[in-house]
Amino acid sequence: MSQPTPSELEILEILWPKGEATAQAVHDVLSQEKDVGYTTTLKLMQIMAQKKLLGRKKEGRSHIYFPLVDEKETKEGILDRFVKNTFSGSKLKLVMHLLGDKKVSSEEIRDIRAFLDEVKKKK
Amino acid sequence: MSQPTPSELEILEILWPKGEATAQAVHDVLSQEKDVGYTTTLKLMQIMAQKKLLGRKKEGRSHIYFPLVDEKETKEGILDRFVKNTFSGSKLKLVMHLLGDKKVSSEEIRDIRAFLDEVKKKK
DNA sequence: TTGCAATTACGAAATTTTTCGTATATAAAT
DNA sequence: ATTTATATACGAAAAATTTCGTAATTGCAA
Repeated sequence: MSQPTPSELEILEILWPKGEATAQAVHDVLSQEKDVGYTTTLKLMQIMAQKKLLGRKKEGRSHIYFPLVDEKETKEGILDRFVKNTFSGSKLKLVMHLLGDKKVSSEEIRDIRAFLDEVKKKK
Repeated sequence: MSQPTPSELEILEILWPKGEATAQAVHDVLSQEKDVGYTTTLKLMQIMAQKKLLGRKKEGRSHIYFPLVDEKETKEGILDRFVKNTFSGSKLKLVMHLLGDKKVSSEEIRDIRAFLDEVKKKK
């Protein structure tokens, strides 16, 4: 399955919570974060539709786009590749760097511990 | 500070454990994983030297290259950006995806829990 | 010192990703 | 029906990354 590029991911991040939206609506959000032209956003979404990352349906004079890929699976895919490339496949190594970082807060550590406790219970 | 590109990271991954090596030695390792020409590897390392990701010293007719960037810091930098882009800055979210993945083993979870216990003690 | 093999340097081609200008189409408003 | 505003389609430029061919250099050996 084809992985989204960084710019494509930005668009997915907008569409996942919305469920669906026009290119215009996506661009409105995107252009708040980033200086980019409308046709750029549109073109990217067209490419994504071609790659089957997005689907679309016609509505009036415009198209409504929606994700064809699942957020969880997509992110896990990206994450897997990232772990493989950057931490030689070791999830532990990733976590060690993640939390060995000076910038980590004790809240973050607490929350992650709590999450791990949950995971353990379920196993 | 300039982040290494994916190909540049591959080279750093070879140089970090070795400490230093010639372009030829790096290429020998790299070409086992990947179909790539010698001059490609060399050029990349030259670019990295220009970017100050690598240093080099002349030895006989060849150059010996060595990393100028620290492995831990570099990976934390890449990781930070990744968390920001892919998990809207939330380390917890990353861990949730990392461990929510079906492919995670109970050993991995155990090890990560153990690591977290260590982190907690030190705080 | 001359020639040989290894190494580097340089430039540019190829690829991938991102960007946007311009032409065309469409629906709604007047 | 004509105009107008909005959207799309298309192509191609720009930028970033990766690739490698070829020429020049260098040290070593004969």
